[in-house]
Amino acid sequence: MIHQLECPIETVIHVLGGKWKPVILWHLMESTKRFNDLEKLIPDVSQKMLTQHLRELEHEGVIKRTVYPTVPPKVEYSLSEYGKTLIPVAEVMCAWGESHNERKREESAS
Amino acid sequence: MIHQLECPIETVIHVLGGKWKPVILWHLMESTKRFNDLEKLIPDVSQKMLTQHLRELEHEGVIKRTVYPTVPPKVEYSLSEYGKTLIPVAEVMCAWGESHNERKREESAS
DNA sequence: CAGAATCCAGTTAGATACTG
DNA sequence: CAGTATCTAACTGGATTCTG
Repeated sequence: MIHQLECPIETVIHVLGGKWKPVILWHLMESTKRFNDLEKLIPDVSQKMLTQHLRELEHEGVIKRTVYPTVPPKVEYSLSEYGKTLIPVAEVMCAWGESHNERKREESAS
Repeated sequence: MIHQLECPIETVIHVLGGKWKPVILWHLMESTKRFNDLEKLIPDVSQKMLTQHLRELEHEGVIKRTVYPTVPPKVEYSLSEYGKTLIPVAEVMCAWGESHNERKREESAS
């Protein structure tokens, strides 16, 4: 990654941007999930992308990855304490996004 | 565009996501700008991308494009009234983004 | 179960040249 | 001045196969 991360808004887009990151986070906000749970909850995501996005979110510190060294392996993902600070941000974004979608619906209806 | 826009967070990312959109918006939040002004204010953006992003932001309704049919042509871009509703969202994002950058700086310093 | 590895298609962004 | 057009490079995401 050749990232400078100057603009804070870009930072947020970088952390949250990625086709499945918002959904992943949304599910983890509810409760801890295993890899397989996430796959089922997000049927359209490929294993590759799920893995990749989870790694990136982990690297940013917003989620926690816990490996249980059992057979078969068990890996749990959860929102980290730090990740919880994202919730209010997500809520504000959601609110605007919803009203924007609403607006566009009206627009295309007229 | 084959967009479903289900998730509101993705909507925000879609509106704000694009290498130069946050910067463009940031400049337009300050005041109305001409095409040429933006080019100078954002030296690294190519004409193509500037045009493209401006068109997209206009399409989303967040900026207003005013053409003065003079010779030479004069085109002014400004934040629309609707676009101003993005300001609080941008502020929240900025705040989190800044603290996140801070955090990463500390991390790499250690 | 939870992935790693590889290959491929589509999208996005940059460079350059041209124009009403 | 404010673009458009074209070509290309880079990146993102998907499909498939394989494994500790």
